[in-house]
Amino acid sequence: MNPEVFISDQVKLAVGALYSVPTDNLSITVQQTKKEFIGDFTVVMFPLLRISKKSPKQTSEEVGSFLKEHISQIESYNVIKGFLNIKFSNEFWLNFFVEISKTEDYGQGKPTGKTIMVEYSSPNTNKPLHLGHIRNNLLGWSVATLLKANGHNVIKVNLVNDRGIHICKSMLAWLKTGNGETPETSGKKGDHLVGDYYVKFNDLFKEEVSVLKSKGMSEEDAEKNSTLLKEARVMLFKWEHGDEEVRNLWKKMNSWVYDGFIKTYNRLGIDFDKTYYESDTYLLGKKIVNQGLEKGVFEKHEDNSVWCDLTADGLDKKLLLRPDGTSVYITQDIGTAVERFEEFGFKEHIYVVGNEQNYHFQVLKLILKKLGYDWADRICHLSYGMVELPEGKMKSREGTVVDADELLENMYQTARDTSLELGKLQDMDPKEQNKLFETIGLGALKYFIIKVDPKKTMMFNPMDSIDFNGNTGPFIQYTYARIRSILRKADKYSYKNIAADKMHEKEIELIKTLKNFPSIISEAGAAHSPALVANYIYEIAKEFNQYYHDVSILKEPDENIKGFRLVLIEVISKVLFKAMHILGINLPERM
RNA sequence: GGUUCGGUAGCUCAGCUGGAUAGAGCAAUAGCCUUCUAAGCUAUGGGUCCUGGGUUCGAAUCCCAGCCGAAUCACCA
Repeated sequence: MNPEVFISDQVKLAVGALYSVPTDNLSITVQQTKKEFIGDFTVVMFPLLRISKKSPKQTSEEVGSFLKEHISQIESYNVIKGFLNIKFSNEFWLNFFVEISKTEDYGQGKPTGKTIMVEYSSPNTNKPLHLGHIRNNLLGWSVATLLKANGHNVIKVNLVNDRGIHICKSMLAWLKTGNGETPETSGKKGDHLVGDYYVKFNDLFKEEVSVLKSKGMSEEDAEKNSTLLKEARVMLFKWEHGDEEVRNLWKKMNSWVYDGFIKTYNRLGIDFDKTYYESDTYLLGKKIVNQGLEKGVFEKHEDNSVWCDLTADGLDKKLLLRPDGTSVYITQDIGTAVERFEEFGFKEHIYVVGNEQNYHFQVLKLILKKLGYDWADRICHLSYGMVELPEGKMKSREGTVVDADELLENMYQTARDTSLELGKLQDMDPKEQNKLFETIGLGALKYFIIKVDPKKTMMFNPMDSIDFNGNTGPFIQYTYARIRSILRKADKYSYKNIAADKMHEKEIELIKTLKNFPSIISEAGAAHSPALVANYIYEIAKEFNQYYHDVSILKEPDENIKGFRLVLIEVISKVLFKAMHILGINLPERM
């Protein structure tokens, strides 16, 4: 049983017995004792003074001595101001550790039977992925893994935005200036090739606009009269009407992009259970909107457009169908949500989408609720902040966008340079070395991004992110490699009945920290926050490094104690492994 | 203007279901490699927790007001 809960229950008993009052509604605060004080757990006594009608010190003394008398595992207690510090015996912690070490897959939650859908990534097929997508992908993948660790059934889905005017722009520029270029002939990764034509379109467009402006047109008129933009619109129209030529070109160029995306996803180590394409789903939702119209939830304007009035909820009016009856973004989101719920009956649907869409999801939930879907509350927008660079925001127009593939390659290179400089890998074969550099580079990037609270705008300084010291992914990887190295050298190990008072102080500290792992997993899961796991695992790694520095393991002469220490660090390595798996970070056997 | 979210050390970030003297890392300074991996360890310095009120035994944490910053308020997705 969780010691905090145990103590809380026992304090209630004590209060009931000492002061003859009912204790059902009493809530007792039990926390881990701060390092500066003696003890393992601290009971905050202030709220109990009203009951005892005695001084903080006296009340604490009375409760403390009652607990010590009734619970054999309590070794001692002390009182400082209104805080009752309780110290358990070493035996208690040793027994606790024995239980942990026997637990299969320590930290894994029991199956809950709940199905949770996580949608993330959701790229556009007109340009390659950038740093913002990386935050999205890492967050989405690790939230999904975290929820699995909590025992839920998780379905990871991707919704690819593969149609629309922006896609037509790339296609048009390719037709006009591409000369039939392909990924093979150009040697470019498919998504980059298509992205280059998207940029090309904007260049051509700007050129045309400035020519028109030089003929005396205003900027606005010039943009309106651009033949390029008109051509793109015509292309979109043709696409929607199934024009074979346009559709074929669209399929061809999108397939190049998918080839590119797959490579980036693979390198990032993320995947999906199901991929949706907007070209399949963009018509969904119309029927539902029309039903809502009949029910009187929505209103039709004179021009035939359909709206939802949210002014009573402090928001604006929202368009759902254009005058020509075509749908907009939110219409298809309504449709997909309903379809997905009917198919999977999810307990929760998490959308990992940037905070620029906070309003959109607020509206989406409200509308679904108005339509009478009570599961609208199970929709969760996991909103994350922008990634900023030292020179400010990423702006594609100013070319300050950090490309995902380029960044991954840089991380690899830096890991490589740093590792070779340290020169510990002479006897490792080059193939293994490359794998290791990739592991370290990716680990640094992933940890750097995931350890930050998602909702915060984060700063990505390339100089800092490649730092491998301190609170970083490589530090944890290094810690793991050290433990594995010791375990390899130890060959076989086990222990029996070590005397509890032979345990080192730091060992008890480590056991206390290990104790928290399951509750961290469940807290992090409830909060959808892998960052909690990241910060926890850093604590463990740091504590191990201090322990490693102070206590000899392999050189310990007493075979039992040596065995105990080896089992302890083996448990630590398993916890490191499990936690880092949730973050999507691989651990090397040596580095 | 409306809505949502942030503001904690020089920098990047923890801590926020109210609890003891607010923590890490980086950067700075001083030490530690004939030792199980020095990508490590130890020590030192560094704070108006944006401001002002309120609630309470107790506020970085909760409430109100204000200041600063971000996102958004499309017949784009």
